[in-house]
Amino acid sequence: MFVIDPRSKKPIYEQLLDQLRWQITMGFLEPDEPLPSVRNLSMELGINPNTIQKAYRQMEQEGLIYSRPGRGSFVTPATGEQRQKQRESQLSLLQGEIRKAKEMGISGESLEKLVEEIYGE
Amino acid sequence: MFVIDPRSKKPIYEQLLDQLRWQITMGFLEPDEPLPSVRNLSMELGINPNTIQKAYRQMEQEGLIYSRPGRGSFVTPATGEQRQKQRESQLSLLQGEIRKAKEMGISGESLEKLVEEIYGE
DNA sequence: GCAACTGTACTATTTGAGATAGTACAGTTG
DNA sequence: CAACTGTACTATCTCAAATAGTACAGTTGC
Repeated sequence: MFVIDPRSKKPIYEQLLDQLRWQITMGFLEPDEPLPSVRNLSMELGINPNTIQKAYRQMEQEGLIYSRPGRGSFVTPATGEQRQKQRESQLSLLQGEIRKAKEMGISGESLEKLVEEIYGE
Repeated sequence: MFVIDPRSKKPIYEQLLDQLRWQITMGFLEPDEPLPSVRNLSMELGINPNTIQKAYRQMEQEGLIYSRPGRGSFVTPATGEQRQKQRESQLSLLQGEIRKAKEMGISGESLEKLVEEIYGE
């Protein structure tokens, strides 16, 4: 379910956050679906429970999951508003990268071709 | 010339690397132009000289600058090959981000419109 | 020649984030 | 009631990043 690289310079809890955010916002996890318990996941990944809890805590602060003591942690049902915000932030990220490409002398045509290739797959 | 955020999670020497790489590959710095001396820059930024030297050493390993003991450090004249590699890596970065956008339900049309807007500026 | 620069190479130390280890407590479930 | 759950602590370890200080050799301009 998760892939952790202990040798990465990126902290383990951030690797978890990235993958959790991605899977939830992409809809790979169903709304109200239970996540692995802190202790289970820590065993499975060979990671300290505190590290898992740190990731879960932040996910809850971001509103992507909700936790119930004694029951578990679950995926927050995504609202249309949340998905729209995700799209907007991705568009603004792309805007910056396209500007970079332009400054580097990459033609607009090659970018449009790239878009067509990917959307044609 | 450089902007450093000491509170960033990104190490200072990496912040320096990012900005140096950008300014050199974008041609904002002339070929063979002298960079600030290790000691000068460390005073200006309020940063330890060793941290500056660490960044400079890596830049030299990457071939973006060359250093001459007693004289200083200078911008390596960019070869066409280097610029081409930069373009390719930017294109492959964009490819990944466009794929993400596609998965998030962003239409190809809105991406092409974004490209046109930026290239029309 | 010499003072004042330059890069470079060390060692030692401090700092702070990240991760680990262990314990404890309260809520839930079958 | 046993076995789960999340949560909250404190203490400790680890390691990269950064700092501090010193030293040496090459270059430059006076």
